[in-house]
Amino acid sequence: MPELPEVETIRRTLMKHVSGLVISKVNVLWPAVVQNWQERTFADVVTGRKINSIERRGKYLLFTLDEGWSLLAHMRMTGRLNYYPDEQTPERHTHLVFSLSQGELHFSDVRKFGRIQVIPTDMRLTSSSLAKLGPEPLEPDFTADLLGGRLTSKKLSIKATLLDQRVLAGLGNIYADEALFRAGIAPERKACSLSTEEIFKLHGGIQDVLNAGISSKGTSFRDYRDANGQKGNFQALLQVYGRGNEPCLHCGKLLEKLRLAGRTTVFCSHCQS
DNA sequence: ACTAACCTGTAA
DNA sequence: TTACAGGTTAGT
Repeated sequence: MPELPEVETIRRTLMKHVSGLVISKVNVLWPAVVQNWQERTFADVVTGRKINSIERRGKYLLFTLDEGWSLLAHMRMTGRLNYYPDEQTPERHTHLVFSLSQGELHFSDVRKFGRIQVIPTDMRLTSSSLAKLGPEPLEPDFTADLLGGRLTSKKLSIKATLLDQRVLAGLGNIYADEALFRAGIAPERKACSLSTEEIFKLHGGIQDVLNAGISSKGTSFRDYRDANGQKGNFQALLQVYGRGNEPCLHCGKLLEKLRLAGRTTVFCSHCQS
């Protein structure tokens, strides 16, 4: 579920609660949710560790613990991290409970795609999925030039290319469609066919839509909630995602729906070319 | 470059 | 009953 704005919102809401707290107990309710570090079991390593900080890289959350350990969390489609100030009976789809020096942190996930792994902090950028991630679209060094350089060799559609986390980290199906609409670019265009002008508009569209998503605390189209269980608000501002066969809010023409890179893609054939 | 796989829930 | 869902990966 969560893309960059949702993961960033979870990070911000979570950090207020758990930064500086100690993990006093780990209860793994569904073992496949955790990934151990070599011979050391997840609970073994994590019990007794202090949470120093939480960062985000693409759609991953990185918890820096003390003693040189880190947690790497990915929500995939329906994962949630929920903080409770008091002891709480795990709900139906909760797979992992951290008891903290104050309150509890629950990881739940209806579809069971999400994972949390423990890894030495100095290994996380080299021996994890983070190693292959493309640039952060909201960092100052993400320029239109940088984006253009990463698209020129790609013969795939621009939609599929934007979803490739090795090209750019953090976009998913919602924000890719919304960014392409803002840039006026048709999703089935080959990535390498974009003009300098179009890359410039796409760069702006990506940054604008991600910043707007964060400002609205994410998109709760269906399952997404922040660490306090609150919905986001960006679903009210979506221009194309989830609006197939509805009129374009800009020109009134019916929005078209097609399947690209295995994902439903919505766009306006009048406003986007 | 697609498709199936991983899962469960919900809506058509 | 079938199709589809904010993701990623490992297979053709």
